[in-house]
Amino acid sequence: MPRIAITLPDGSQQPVEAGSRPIDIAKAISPRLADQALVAKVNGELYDLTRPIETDATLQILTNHDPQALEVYRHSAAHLLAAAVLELFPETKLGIGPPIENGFYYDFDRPTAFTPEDLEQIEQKMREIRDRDLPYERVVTSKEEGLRKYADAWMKCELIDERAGDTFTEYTLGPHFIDFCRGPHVPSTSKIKAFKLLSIAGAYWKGDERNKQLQRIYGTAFFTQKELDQYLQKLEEAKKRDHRKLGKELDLFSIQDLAGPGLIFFHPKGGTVRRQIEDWMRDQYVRRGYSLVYTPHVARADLWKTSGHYNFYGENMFKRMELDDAEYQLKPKNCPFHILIYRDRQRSYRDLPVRLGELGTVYRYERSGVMHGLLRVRGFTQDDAHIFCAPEQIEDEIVSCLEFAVDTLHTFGFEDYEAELSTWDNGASGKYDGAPEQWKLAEDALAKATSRLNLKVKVMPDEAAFYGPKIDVKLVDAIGRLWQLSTVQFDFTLPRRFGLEYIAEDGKAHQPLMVHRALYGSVERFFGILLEHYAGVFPVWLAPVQAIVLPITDRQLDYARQVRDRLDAAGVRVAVDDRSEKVNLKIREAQLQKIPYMLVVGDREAQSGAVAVRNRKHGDQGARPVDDFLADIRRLIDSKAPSE
RNA sequence: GCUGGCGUAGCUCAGCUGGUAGAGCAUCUGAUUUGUAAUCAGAGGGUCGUGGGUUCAAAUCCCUCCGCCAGCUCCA
Repeated sequence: MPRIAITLPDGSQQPVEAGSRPIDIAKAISPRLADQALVAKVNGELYDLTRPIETDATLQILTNHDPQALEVYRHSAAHLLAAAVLELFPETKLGIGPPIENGFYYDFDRPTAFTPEDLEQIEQKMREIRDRDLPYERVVTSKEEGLRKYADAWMKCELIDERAGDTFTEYTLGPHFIDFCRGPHVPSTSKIKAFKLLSIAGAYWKGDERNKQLQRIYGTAFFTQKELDQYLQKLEEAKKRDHRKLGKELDLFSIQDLAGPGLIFFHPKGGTVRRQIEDWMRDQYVRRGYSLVYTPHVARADLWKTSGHYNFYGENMFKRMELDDAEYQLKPKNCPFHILIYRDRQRSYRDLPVRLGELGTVYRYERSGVMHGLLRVRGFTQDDAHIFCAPEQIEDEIVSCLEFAVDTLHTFGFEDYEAELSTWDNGASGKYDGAPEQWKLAEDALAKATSRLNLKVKVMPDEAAFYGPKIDVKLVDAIGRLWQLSTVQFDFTLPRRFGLEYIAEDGKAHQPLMVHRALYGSVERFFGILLEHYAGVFPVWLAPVQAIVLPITDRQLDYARQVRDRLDAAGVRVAVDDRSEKVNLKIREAQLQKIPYMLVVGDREAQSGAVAVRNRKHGDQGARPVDDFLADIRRLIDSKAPSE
């Protein structure tokens, strides 16, 4: 028997017989390791523990400490799901069943829909099969034989036809189940300790809506029950923070059936929060050298034809309206309007850069199934600005855009974020607009700007918009979710379409570079993200009501109103709960409304000119002179402190 | 738009296999004047999302439309 050399992660080498299996080597190292082993990595490639190694190789045994092992583990759980479904509903056809970010799914084709009760039954069956301790076994099959074998499984045939070489691998699970699959898998079903099926959904075959719709079962699996429980708890937490729920509980906004879906009504309290968000942004625009403009909500179809939206974005626009003189359309974007302002007079290089900013409300037609609270709507307000500049100015402009974006994140309490730089394909496909020099200039400027700011950035090749490269900033919220937020995009197309120019030092007309940037993206969406990030507990500067005065009895009503007036005069958003109710009730309701400060006033406070301060997070803070409290809360408001 | 689920009082929800509506909270009225998360009592309030159908009889069964939810597809 020839011998091969296995190099372990610690660098040590071990000679073994060719054809040895990772599991044998693991056993030789330590029985404990063999017991914990889930999958192997041979020369960097994931291997089943039972797959023979034929040549010299590096070997790593992966256990439940490895994220890659978790993927394999979940993939195996998906097979377990498929096996359970086939035992219960043999007529079902299998699609694909990969691991995903937080679990796995499997797609099925079946004439009748799965019900929630089926889901429970399936999960029960999975446990049963798991307890049979069936091995996942890798089988190499020829394509020809495979097509014959899977003749009555149309999706598998399609996959084998498309993906398989002369041979392909499949995995068995017990005597009856076999699935076309690249693998690898954990050695046996008993390794799968903790899993749960979560939901049923429709999903198109191969993700294409022209294809047949299948039934997808989502589930998740973790190495331990504890981790699974933690994950389920996190889902619960996310549910509690749902901005739609909080929006109702805190009376911030609503969506009205009578008005239509995807159209947001900000109530007084939500309006107050939104005003803080918008005022901050407008103030920043001015400080950072942007000019604030206002533009209409509709324009003639001719404008949209010039901009190209009429043809290329028409699907997403509200239908045209006929007026006496022409067709008009609601704006889905602000860019053409800002361009018209730029173009309204001749520009000199001395005028550049021109930065036109607006909180512009746009309307987009979204298909009926896609609306989602504040996060996906049909009418929304962009903090939109367009920068027109000369090539030599571009890098500085990008740097300040990105600085602006990062400052915005910090202001609203987001500490973690990532940036993505989307670039073109160097012209390979011809699907991108603009000259190669333009692309190079723009991509270089974006890349340099990020390195000047030490911004960690992931390059996404061939992900650019067709009209130019872009940088997107994504934030990580309080419970670790990633949200797309700011975007800084080049646009080579619109300046050309509208014939934009400026007169340069050489006396000739040149085309300016145009950058489109939005930092909140959409004020509505940002509001929703913020609401979930803070779980409704807004920092004092954003809270709709910052303090509420709670008189203990009606005797202190006059004093309570004096306190209210004092704070109100100092610009604090303050209210009095003047109902003849017990202070316990008033406190409870103020707590539920997440009001930062409750100022309890009884006879003692009225006599000494004090308030008994109760903080929503830290409870009773004791009595203090009104002016002391005022100074403190003012400081928190002015500093936009993230938390009190 | 597609698949599945759902739509009962302002809110959260109950109402089994058809016999024509109920709770808690909220609201209003009265009493209570209370020291850090729910005082007590009484009252009012629903064309059971919409329109149609089956039936002696529909919140309950069937169909249409509207909306919501979970996904898919598409996106700020």
